[in-house]
Amino acid sequence: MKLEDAAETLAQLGNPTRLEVVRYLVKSGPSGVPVGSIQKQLKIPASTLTHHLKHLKGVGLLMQKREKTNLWCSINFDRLHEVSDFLLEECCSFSLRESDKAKTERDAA
Amino acid sequence: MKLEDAAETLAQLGNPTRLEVVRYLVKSGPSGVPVGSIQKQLKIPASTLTHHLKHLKGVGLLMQKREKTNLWCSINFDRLHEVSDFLLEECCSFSLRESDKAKTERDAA
DNA sequence: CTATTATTTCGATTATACTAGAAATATTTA
DNA sequence: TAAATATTTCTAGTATAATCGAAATAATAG
Repeated sequence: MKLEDAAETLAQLGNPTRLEVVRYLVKSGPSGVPVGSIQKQLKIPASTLTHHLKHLKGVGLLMQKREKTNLWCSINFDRLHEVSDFLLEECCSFSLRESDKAKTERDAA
Repeated sequence: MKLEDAAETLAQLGNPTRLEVVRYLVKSGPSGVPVGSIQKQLKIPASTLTHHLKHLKGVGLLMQKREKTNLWCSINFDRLHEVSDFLLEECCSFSLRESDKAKTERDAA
């Protein structure tokens, strides 16, 4: 995952309203929930919700599928994993390379 | 970790410049690097860097420690884990509870 | 004390995001 | 076709963030 994409995705997760939606979607599982259910449950004005869903969709965190009048929303678990991997991968890969510290310092100086 | 705190931390990670700094700090390990090294290495204007470091410190991702004229910066690995845990915990806890889907739907309706 | 190096504060510009009401558009059901 | 429900678009106000040059402030070394 490219840094720019990771940053953009993290930025979208970094809004309280959106993160609440994401958490709700995660709990709702792969089958998802209709937009209206999110709206009622989390008490978010419809237009505001649409706005945020568009953002989440934009970074690939949200998948949507129409069925009758309802638009079902579900989280893209793979995407969620990609982002957290971006943070942790670097993190854990380091822990094994304490020895490279000196070099890193030298390069930066 | 509270949702608001997670959101705030994710938001800080969601800036390309800041994420680049974080990645650099992660690679630099627990001993950290001086502000000036980050600045030279990533070619970020000093004032811009200070600005971003303040943000990272504000959400507890950055630890700083003075030594002579240099201010050494290091990442707070625990904090980084807390955030990614916030995302994944919910994620994985769900996967085991496919059976609750129906209930979730009922509640929302 | 002066010079040097490191970091921060100030100030200003520019851009972008959050929010939500009202109206518009779909889609289904009667 | 009309009524009902679901979702989106439009529009606009408000706030907050990113950026960086120039000047100011440490902190040390000579």
